[in-house]
Amino acid sequence: MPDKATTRLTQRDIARLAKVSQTTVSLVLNNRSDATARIPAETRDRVLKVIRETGYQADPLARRMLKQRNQILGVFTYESVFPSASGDFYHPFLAGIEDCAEQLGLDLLLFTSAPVTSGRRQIFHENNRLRIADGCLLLGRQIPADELARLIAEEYPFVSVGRRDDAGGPVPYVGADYVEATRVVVEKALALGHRRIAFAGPGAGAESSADRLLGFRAAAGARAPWLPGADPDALLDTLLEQKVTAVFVEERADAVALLATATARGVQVPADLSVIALGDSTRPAESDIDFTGFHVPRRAMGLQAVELLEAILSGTATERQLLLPCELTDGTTLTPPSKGV
Amino acid sequence: MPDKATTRLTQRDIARLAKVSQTTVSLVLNNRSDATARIPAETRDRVLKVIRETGYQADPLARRMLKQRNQILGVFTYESVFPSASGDFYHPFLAGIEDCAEQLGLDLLLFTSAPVTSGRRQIFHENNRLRIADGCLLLGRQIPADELARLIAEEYPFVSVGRRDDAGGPVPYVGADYVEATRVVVEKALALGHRRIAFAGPGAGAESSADRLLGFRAAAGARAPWLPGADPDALLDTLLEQKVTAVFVEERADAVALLATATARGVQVPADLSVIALGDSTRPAESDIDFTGFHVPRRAMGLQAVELLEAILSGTATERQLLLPCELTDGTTLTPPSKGV
DNA sequence: TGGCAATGGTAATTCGCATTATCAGCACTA
DNA sequence: TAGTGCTGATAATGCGAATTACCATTGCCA
Repeated sequence: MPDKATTRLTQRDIARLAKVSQTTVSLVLNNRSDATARIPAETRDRVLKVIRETGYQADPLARRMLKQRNQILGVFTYESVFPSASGDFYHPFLAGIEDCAEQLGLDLLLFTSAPVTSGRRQIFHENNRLRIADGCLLLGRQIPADELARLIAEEYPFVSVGRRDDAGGPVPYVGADYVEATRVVVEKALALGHRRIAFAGPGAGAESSADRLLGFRAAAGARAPWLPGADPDALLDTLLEQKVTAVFVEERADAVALLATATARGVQVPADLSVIALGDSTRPAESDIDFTGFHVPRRAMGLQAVELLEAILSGTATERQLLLPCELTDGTTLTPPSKGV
Repeated sequence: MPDKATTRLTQRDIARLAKVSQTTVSLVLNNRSDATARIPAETRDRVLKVIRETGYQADPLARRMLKQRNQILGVFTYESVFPSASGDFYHPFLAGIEDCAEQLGLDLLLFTSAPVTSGRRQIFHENNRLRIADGCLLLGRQIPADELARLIAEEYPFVSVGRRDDAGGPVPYVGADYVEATRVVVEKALALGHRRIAFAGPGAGAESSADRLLGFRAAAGARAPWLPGADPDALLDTLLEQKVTAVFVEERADAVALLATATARGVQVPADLSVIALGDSTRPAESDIDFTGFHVPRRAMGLQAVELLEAILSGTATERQLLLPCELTDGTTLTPPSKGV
């Protein structure tokens, strides 16, 4: 055996050692036995023997040049993929993505090279590396409409994890049905007798925010109060002032803060005030409170996003916009309103 | 512009649009202005304009076949990258890796396509894709020696996160100095007056296990007891039987379990028994106990592993084996032994 | 013995890009 | 007028593996 450890072994080397042509080596390797290529057992064995002895491995790069697919899916996150804060919101999405990728035999490329401009990454920049991957998954609370529009215009295959508004065309996504989930929990509160209810949270900006407010209004009416402020003290003031008996908090972390403030100020939850959490914490928030409300099917969203992207890439996709139901949680923070209040 | 969205854009397409040759496009892209290729500003601008308009990106695979670098680092984990269990042991490593990759402008390729055989992934398999990346980072408590040996034999650039024994040659790694950290905390206990001390944990198998036992013996002597069993009840029995006053637990999760058992059985920690944790939990273990012992500099290890790999790839690496000091924690679970015991 | 299929293989081409060698045109010089 | 040097581009080649097209030989039958 030649001691040429410096250069990689190629099919040509194998061919020379087995005294056949490179073509034959390729045919043996790919186990081709169609009409076009009949390799007698003797020759095949000779080639296989050399391959075994040398430990030859086909170069995946060269192989991919001839096929159209790379078997690589890109993952673009607007923040760090591995944030330092534990209890990370994105983690379940990624777990689902990895799970599905593993099953489909795909590798994941994290676009960590994207330059950070004013705190966020950017898809499109000077040395855009999107096309390394066959397609791309997008994660983030908000995704700039112009970047989405450009992806669509360039017909780059991608799937957004989370519903997105149109951006020069329909955006392929796998989202959570916040509208419906919120509507259901609001109906539940109304059925329990709550009449003075409020929505606390941005309610705008991100699609997920707007959707929750939409669901809230669908059940509570367009005139029900919407309190966008984030400060828990001020929020509690307003709630008490307006004699609200049940508040629907968009962000679980805010619900945790509100509950802490309420307790500190002698307001009992849920006796005096029911607090409903509309989803999961996107910010770290230590708490083992079992909120009434719902959870976002994050793992399933990640999983199905990969499936959808794969379907798009293989041309078998039919519906490109998927809304998954949220998981309602009974919890302990919603009870009928007390008469006194 | 032709609406051939089906096929990828190539330099030939750009060349046709800019009415130059493919060569010229390549030269412009690589900004070559040597004697061999002088592109006048006018031509260059014309080409660049088409590139900007089309959003063309060079195929990294094709490029990789000729150049040496791809600006992609592989990340190979023997378990899932995004495990479902929270409080994940690997997360800080990955955060460090991402951080450094971002700064160096590198993308990370997660080898999620590696097939899982008997519960673990395998580096080498039929359709090995290692070479897509410029080099690779290896994470895992244990890495099979034969896989390491093969990586070395094939001269594939890689860095292990965590010290590894030689495998047909020295393994490049960024590890934690468990020997020294363990030695120091054992010395500390001895200085406090502990005479009957024990090591609890595997102490073998993974390098990290063996190193801790090594450090323990360096300070405690070769005959100090080593209790490999994992069952906390049986462990506590043995400890009491042997009148041990300080136990050094390899795995923090085991320390948590031991402490719970001790408390349940009326054994006071640290009054009756000091418990020292030699590192962090590799398994989920909820606990806010402030153990005496040390922490593994996981984030720094990830970060430096990327730096080392980058140095290896650029040929500037001098030392290929790095041991980082662990962070000692005072904690509350080590006090001088009570006289009565 | 001509015709023709079956057998066992190989040369040539392709993928997208980078590099090398080469070439055409022009200006200036000896 | 040939010689020299410079400019601005291109044709040709190669990376490693897969594929297509093709060739050479043999055997068999009419």
